[in-house]
Amino acid sequence: MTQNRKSQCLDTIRQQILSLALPPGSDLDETKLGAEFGISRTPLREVLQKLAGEGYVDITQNKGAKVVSMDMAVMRSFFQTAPLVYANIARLACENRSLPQMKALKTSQQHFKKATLNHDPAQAAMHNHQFHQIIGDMSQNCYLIPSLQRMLIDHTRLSQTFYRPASPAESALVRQACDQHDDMIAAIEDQQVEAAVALTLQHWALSQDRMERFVRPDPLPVELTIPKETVHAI
Amino acid sequence: MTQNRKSQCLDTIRQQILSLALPPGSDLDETKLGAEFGISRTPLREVLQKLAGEGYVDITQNKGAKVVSMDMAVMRSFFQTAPLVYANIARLACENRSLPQMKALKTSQQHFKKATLNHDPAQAAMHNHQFHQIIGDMSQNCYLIPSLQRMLIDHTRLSQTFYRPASPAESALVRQACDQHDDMIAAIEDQQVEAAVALTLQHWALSQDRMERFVRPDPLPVELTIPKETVHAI
DNA sequence: TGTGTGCAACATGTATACAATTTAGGGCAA
DNA sequence: TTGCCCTAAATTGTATACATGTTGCACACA
Repeated sequence: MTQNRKSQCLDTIRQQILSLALPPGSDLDETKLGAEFGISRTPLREVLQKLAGEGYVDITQNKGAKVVSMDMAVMRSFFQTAPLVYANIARLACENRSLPQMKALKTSQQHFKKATLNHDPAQAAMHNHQFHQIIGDMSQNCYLIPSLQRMLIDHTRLSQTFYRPASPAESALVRQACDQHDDMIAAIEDQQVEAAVALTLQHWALSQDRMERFVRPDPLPVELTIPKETVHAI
Repeated sequence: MTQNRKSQCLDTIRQQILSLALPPGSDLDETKLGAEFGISRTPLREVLQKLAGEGYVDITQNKGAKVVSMDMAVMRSFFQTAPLVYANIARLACENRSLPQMKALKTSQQHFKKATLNHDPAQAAMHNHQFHQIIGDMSQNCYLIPSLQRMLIDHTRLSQTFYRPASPAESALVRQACDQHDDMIAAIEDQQVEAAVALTLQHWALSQDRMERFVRPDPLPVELTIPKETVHAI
């Protein structure tokens, strides 16, 4: 019971960070969160410590916890490092995947597909996160998994708009990403290492393009107009 | 003051894990450690959470903290992944190293060299650890650094015997490793990426050879003899 | 008006008491 | 003897009170 509340708190905060409900840099007040989840500060602080270990938050001495920021320097590293990590995780997943993991991956993909078809962007992003996390588990590599986890945190945050397509062309991209997932499942199941790596890199290229456009959006038209929606800074 | 005791506790436990004073798999008793460091269980538990985040210990629900183990599967991943991580960290270090970091690296190397000359194996291993950690800092890559940290934990634990050379030939290897450090410093300072990567891989090859020999030592002579020293299992 | 100081309110860090869970050992029956 | 269950001790988890540190604002002073 009580343990349930603690792990639920952990999951909820993770989910809120990934969905940008808790934006990068925002403060996490121990007292407030403790009251919110019905647990005292002691276990809540342990939750925050755990989140810090996973790379979701930064804790500063006597200053409390903040959601990890996403500044310029970090973004640069992100785009620089992602292909390396994803490709190698995919390679290892091919070699080490187990049957129950394959099953979990297929289930996750079903949920993901359903969420995209239902136009449920938040759910789509979360299931995409889970999909790639399972591939990480498959790699069975305790050294690379922490890197992957950290990449996925920022990847999911950056791709929040991805599953909220604004045009038919963008919807097509989402469908393409979904198809790539299917192909990746097949490659991993059949242990076709080269195919899995190639697919992973294609999948990344698709993501990358969409994310870079989000970070560096098309310039506003030169004529003065009223923008239809505000783009929040990250 | 009180903060000092907590961070000292953190450092001490880290050091004891790296030096195998706390062997892999050993239990960390909250009450006992708290008494030992003169802090209550609450901050001590936070220390353990932090160590778990850094990959030094594993915490299990209602079972407490254990020093992370080093079983077969992990070792395999270790040797498989190390070149990738070390090489890429070195590449990034070349690109992003700062002046104060260069200074810190040179100081660390001085300490390392002194420890090897003084035949102080424990200190040598710790300063080697610090040397490579600084190269990690130079990379400025928050995604790869967690991987590096985890690799270094096991690398330092595995190489505990390295700086305790048993023969003149082995002493020569230690001197060679020390020379490689000097070369790496030069390559990083001059931003010679290819040289730095090549040196890093050579450095790894040296380590690897020594570590594999430790894990899989020469077989005992077939004739029945009284062994001079016992090799402790990890 | 700008700056520095001090106090009060607030947030974080620690100790301790108590609750819940796991572990170990003894007794008993098959 | 072997296996099982139950109880007691030990260990971990949580709540709360108190200590320590930080922040913001009011006020005095230049």
